[in-house]
Amino acid sequence: MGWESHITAASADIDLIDILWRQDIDLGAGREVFDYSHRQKEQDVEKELRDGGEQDTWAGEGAEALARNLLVDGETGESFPAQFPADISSITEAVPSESEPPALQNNLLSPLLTGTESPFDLEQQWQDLMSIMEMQAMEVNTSASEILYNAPPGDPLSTNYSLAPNTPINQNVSLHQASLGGCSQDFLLFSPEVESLPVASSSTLLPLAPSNSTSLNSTFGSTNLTGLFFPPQLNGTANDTAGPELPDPLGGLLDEAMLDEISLMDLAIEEGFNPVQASQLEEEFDSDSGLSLDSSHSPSSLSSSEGSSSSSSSSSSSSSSASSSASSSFSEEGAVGYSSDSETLDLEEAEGAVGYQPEYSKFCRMSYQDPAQLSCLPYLEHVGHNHTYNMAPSALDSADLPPPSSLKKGSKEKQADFLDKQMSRDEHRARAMKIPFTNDKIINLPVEEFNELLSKYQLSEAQLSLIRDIRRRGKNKMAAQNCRKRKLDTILNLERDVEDLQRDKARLLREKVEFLRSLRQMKQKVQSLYQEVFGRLRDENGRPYSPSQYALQYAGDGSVLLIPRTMADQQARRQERKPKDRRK
DNA sequence: TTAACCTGTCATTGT
DNA sequence: GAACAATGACAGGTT
Repeated sequence: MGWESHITAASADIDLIDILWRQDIDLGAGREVFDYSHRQKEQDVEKELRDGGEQDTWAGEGAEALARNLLVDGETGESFPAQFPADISSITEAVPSESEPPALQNNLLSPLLTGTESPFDLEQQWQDLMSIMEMQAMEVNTSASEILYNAPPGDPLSTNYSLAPNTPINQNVSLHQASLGGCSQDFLLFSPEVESLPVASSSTLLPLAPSNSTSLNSTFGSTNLTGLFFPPQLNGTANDTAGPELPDPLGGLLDEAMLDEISLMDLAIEEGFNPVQASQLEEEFDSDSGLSLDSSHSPSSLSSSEGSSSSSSSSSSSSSSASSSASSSFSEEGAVGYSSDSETLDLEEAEGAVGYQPEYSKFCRMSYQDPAQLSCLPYLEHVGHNHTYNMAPSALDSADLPPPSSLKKGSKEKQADFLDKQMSRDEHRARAMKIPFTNDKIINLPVEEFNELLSKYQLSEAQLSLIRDIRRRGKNKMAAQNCRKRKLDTILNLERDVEDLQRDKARLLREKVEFLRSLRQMKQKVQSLYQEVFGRLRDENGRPYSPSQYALQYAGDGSVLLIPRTMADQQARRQERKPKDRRK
């Protein structure tokens, strides 16, 4: 809808006119300033920020509550459930020695020792139960984990399976030495060659091939014996002797409730962000860089509005007949670098000031305009679009002025006063100095054309000086407007980026929870399998092996060895030293 | 009257 | 070096 049509409509409704005038974008400020959607977006952003703050508060509370169960990763700064490591500690307490190093992972077959860092190539490992156990061997240092990740007292899993650090069982009690001989050769068993050794050749080792499980059962008796010698806790219930030895490796893992809690929190954080507003923001800001501006939506069009204002002013001022050459040349230069393209100008000009009514009054301050007055002077429409530096209509060619016949003499004076008020200081100066061309030309003409224009007139030094000042100030004015809009856009874009990052963080946190949950499930499976296998093992007398004295070790060839814990501990220490030496 | 905000302007710097 | 854009700082006007 054109501006004239607005005025026409305005004549029928003074209030509407007032609104329209308030919407007039022909101020120094860019149209973006008045852009309702833009301001709406701003408000949305602010609102969301406030909401975000509330969310943050809420999240903070949640985080605070969570902090009891979360530990902060010193390296990444990420917090993670403390229960998880606590579980690990309980696991390590029960199975290997307290100093069980991660390096043991490949050699010790203690599924209960699964560490948080265990690899996720579980598919392969699940192909072979023992392979899974190998993964479990990646246990964390027990003592450290005990200190750092003490499971909450109320944790059922850890309570059931955790072993007191000083439990004699953990004191390297090596019954195997009495029955299985010295340890000197045991070290050899842990060497890579061990795997190639005939299992049967070592009396200390009981080869346990997966395929032999059935034979084992047949050899060592029924599962009933398991109940006799195997601590019930190995099967899920506590036992005074063996209980601590086979703690639930998963006891420290996030329990379901906690995981769900985290998920819900994350979800709330993420979804607390109003999707509508989010999408709105996304639509509003499609500029990729913080500084880039969407000429059609973003405030960047300030310059365009500026340009539109100037062009519209010139065109409207010359609307009567001669579409001034000035307007054409001005539109060429249009707005200053910040944005402004002719299309935008045209578009905005065509849109008039209507599009963003509600908010325009807020941001469109027509310092020198009296809407009431203007509403009475529809032919002065160009005033509304007149750029601050545009020459006042009185200074324009008579052809640019509306027919005098349409004016009353009484109103003429008012109009003159009003127009005087509409003019900027430079316009007043220009008129006082009788500058023969408009400020629009002075400001917006390219240098060459500008100089050419000056050369056409005989101008005094004072006039030339004023013209240069007008040009400088005019350009700087637009530059300042662009600069301010750019700054505003930058802020808005940064706000959007913050929101995006918050969403990403929530998503990643949710994924992390999912991974931890699946890991816990896998550990539970491994634990049950380990217990099942270990519980079925029987010595020569048909008695079950004590978990505190023996452990299953997975060999690379797929076989499983039953080894004394002391061996495992020693091997663990040796492998623990290796990485340290390498670092040195 | 005052504070907050908007806008124009100047000075400066970088391109 | 001129022209210009960008920007911080300031002042004046408006709400």
